[in-house]
Amino acid sequence: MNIQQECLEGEAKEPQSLRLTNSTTLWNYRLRELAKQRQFLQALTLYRHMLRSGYSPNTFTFPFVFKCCAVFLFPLMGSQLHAHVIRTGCQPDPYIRTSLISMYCKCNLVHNARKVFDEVGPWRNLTISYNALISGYTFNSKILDALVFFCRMREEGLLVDSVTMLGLVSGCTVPAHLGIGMCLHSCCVKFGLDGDSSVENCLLTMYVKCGEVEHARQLFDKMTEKNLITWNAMISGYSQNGLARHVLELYREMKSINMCPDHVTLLGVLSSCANLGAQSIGSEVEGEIEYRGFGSNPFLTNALINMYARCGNLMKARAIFDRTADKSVISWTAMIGGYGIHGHGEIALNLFDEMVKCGIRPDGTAFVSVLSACSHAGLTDEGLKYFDEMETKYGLKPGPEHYSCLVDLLGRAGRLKEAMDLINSMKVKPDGAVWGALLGACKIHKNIELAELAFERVMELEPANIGYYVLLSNLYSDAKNMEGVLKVRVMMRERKLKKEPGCSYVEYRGKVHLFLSGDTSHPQSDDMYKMLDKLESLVKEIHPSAENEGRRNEELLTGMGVHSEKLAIVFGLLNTKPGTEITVMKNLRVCVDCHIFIKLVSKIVNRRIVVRDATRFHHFSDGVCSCRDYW
DNA sequence: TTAGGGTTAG
Repeated sequence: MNIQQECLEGEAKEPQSLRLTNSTTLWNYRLRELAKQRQFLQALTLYRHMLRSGYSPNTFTFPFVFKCCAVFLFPLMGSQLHAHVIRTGCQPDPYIRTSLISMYCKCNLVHNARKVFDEVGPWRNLTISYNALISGYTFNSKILDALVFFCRMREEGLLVDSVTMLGLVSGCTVPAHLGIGMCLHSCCVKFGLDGDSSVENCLLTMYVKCGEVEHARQLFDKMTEKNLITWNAMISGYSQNGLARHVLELYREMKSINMCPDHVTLLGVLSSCANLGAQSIGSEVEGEIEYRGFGSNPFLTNALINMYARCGNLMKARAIFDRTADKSVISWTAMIGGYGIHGHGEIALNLFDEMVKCGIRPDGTAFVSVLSACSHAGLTDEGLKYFDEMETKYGLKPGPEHYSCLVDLLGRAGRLKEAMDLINSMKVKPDGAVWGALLGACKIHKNIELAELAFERVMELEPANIGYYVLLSNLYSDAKNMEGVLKVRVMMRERKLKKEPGCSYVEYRGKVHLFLSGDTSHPQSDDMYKMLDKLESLVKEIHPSAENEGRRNEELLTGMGVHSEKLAIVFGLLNTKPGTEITVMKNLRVCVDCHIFIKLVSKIVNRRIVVRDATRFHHFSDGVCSCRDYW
């Protein structure tokens, strides 16, 4: 039986800790305490017990109970109580009406909320009722309605307070509403509410959610009173916008001023560590989690699994995963994805099947992990099977993100025509990633004609994505089509696009040895390339699925070129003693194919090789970099 | 009446 039924049917038991009271006022007092501590379940139980003990709720009781109905999305209970309120004659009270409006809006019944608002009776609507309706409209994505009522409350000469602005600004968290959000920012200044930290935090969040990170940072720097929520909003904002290194910088800054992080901070930091492959910072965060007693927070556990898995420490990720009692679909997805990106397709698929056996229903994201795992391990037919099951077995409609995985899967296997047919048969509009996946496949299989078509399409959708220009340019370059290379470069220049060069470095005897991809300018270059050739042929021999999926792996390993991290590793191998760990720093994320290479080389030479993010590196922002400067 | 959160290929 659920809580709603329990409360309606009066079968709730009074918990020991709630035993008190002999008048409605005392019951109300206790309800308020519980609501303050956000213990809504206990509040509902207490309310039920109050009724069973023969005490009638009064004007002060209802707001707390409506709040509970809003939290637990109990519209049935809410409307029954509403009827009860009308019977008891309390309805005109503005506080009750406000809590009713809020409850209906949280339960997505805006129409009912509006009816309550309009039935004013002898009272007029106060700022709090307007606030409830305004935030209710924005909660239900009706920003224009919210603005209408904002104007109306101004016409009525009512006071606009910080809660009004919070309600309005939180409705502008999509880029399409940025303009409105900026006008509201000016309103906040006009009303003298810009010094209110909750309003400023809300504005900050609005900017980051709209992708206006620099704007958010300006506001952050200007704020005189930064509380934990401010720091979290900025850290999560960087994290959500993929600015992982900014996250780590800000986290360090936060700690330097002795601001204690909470679970929300650590989530943002862990997610960035995962994106950068920054395992050592990630394990520091793990220590912090234990130290602060957040060890059982399921969000953090999932973030830790994801972080270790993405950093290549699958053993550690698996250990955390195994000891997690309540594994959600997110925990499973993180683990499956971890095996997938490191080339363990079979294990990923087994884990997926195990998840289904455990009664966890896969969602769209889980399928993205599964399909990409198939793609990276060359398990083409398995991937097609899972894609098919997505709809037939689980009733999930594939989105463009699934099609892009499938195009990648078919494309890598050389089945370019099937990939093209798949795109043409898509029920949803292909996005940039779908055409990008086809372009990537064309690069591997050197199909210029199809690549040009894919490039044309991808440019209509993502003209500012440098990666696609580089792919096409490299394809032309492989085919010795210098005219093509030039054409792409001119296009990039015209559109003012610059590629931040991927580079890696190793610290050796107090000096930094830095390498770009395909770099031949290092004094030890000859020896390094000889060693690299030898390692590449050994890697091809031992690649996990080399025997049955030989063709794909051959293409994978020969098609990937001389990445900067490969050169840095070889330099480390040539110059350091056997047994010592080789630590390579990289300014960009290590690509999946390189991860496999690093892992296998590590096995061949029996050395621990760590490739980490170069977070201290700031030399590349203008796109200029010379290796010679660092020797 | 109220601001911050985990999993996603290329």
